[in-house]
Amino acid sequence: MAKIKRNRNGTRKDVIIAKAAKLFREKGFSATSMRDLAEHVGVEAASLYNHISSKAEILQEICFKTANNFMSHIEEVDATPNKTAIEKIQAILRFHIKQMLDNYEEVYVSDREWKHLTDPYLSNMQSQRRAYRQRIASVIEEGIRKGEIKPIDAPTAVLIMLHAVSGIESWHRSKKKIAGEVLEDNMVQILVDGLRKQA
Amino acid sequence: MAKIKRNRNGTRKDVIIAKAAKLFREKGFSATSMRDLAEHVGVEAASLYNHISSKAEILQEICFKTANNFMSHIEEVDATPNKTAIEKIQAILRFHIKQMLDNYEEVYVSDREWKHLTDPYLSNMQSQRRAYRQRIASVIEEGIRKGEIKPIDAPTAVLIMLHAVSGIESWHRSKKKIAGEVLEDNMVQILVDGLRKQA
DNA sequence: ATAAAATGCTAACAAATGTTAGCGTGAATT
DNA sequence: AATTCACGCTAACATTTGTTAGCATTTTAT
Repeated sequence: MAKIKRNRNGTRKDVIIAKAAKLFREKGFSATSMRDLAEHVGVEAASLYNHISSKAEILQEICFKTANNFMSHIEEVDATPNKTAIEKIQAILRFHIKQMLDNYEEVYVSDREWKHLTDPYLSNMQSQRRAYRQRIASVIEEGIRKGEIKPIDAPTAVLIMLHAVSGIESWHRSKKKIAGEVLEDNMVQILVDGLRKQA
Repeated sequence: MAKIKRNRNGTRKDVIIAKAAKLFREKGFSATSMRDLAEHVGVEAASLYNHISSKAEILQEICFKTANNFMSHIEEVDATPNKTAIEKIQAILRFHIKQMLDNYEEVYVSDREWKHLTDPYLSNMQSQRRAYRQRIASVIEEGIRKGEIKPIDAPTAVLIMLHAVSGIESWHRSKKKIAGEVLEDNMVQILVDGLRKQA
């Protein structure tokens, strides 16, 4: 009988999805049951279906919302004039880090659990991810041509960047957290200029 | 009736664990059923229990074997005399990359699925992972003190390194694979010296 | 050759899974 | 005040889950 309390500006569906994102992150999509989710929402499992149509739909919403978010941003960055390749890379990195700090649960889930999507969503997500990586690779290749970036294998650089950023997961769990901006600066610096001290 | 074919030098249990690692990687631990595993092994689900005692045990074996492997290596590196901090970091990185290339399934599973361990194994794994990261952080801090490494936040550097390496997963899936050694060189170079071309 | 051990099978189990049906109640709309 | 709609509940469903029991057969050791 106790209704789902929705936050101001949000539907009850949003509440469910937010709680689901948290559980999917903690236990994974497959290991999270609808009864589990219901309990955290404060309702019986069957009641969830007044707001969502299936467990799969929840994952879809999380994944595609996040993916669109990143895709929009990179298009914006790429379209901005007068930016060096390094600046573009920095902007992309900082956006990733900020997203990881602000929308931790959803970004994390979307990155780790998208494999549990089912077709046609699965194929769709796969090509979106491929396209996204390809765009970053292009920026890097542009930088290499212009002599700003050293001639390394661009796809390798992309996967290092993206996975490095996803490491913020560990930061989230860590007790002695350093501040978000410090973290951001450190990550960008290490990726752009490396660990070694230059003489 | 068809028996599990074991490879030379390996028990049937090893075969099961190898197949399990592959499935756990592809679908995740929770989404892989024992019947699923049995089918890939070529046997009925119940027959698996002549070789293993539970699904959980399979995950335990994969995770702890891998963890011990990494722990042994870092102890060895750390004990080697006449090595600069940068050289130690490079050795650790190269070992990670090599492990990821040679024992892909198990390393990947152990990194992504250890959360599904149950206590006491879960706690045990958590502290092993913490200890491992701490050791790397110490190497970095040593390097900072000696002026080889720029003064960045060591835990941040560790998480970047480790997650960057786990990005080889994408490389594995990629069609146009570059050679293993080239990948290794690229990764080490990017992490140690960064993306930016030095003037 | 015979006993013991290893390994496979079928059948079955209890529990957990996602989901639907149908009903009741309070809030919103007419 | 009457009606509709939103949203919660309980009960139930068909599958799927990990696992065990019991038996048959093959392999190994005596």
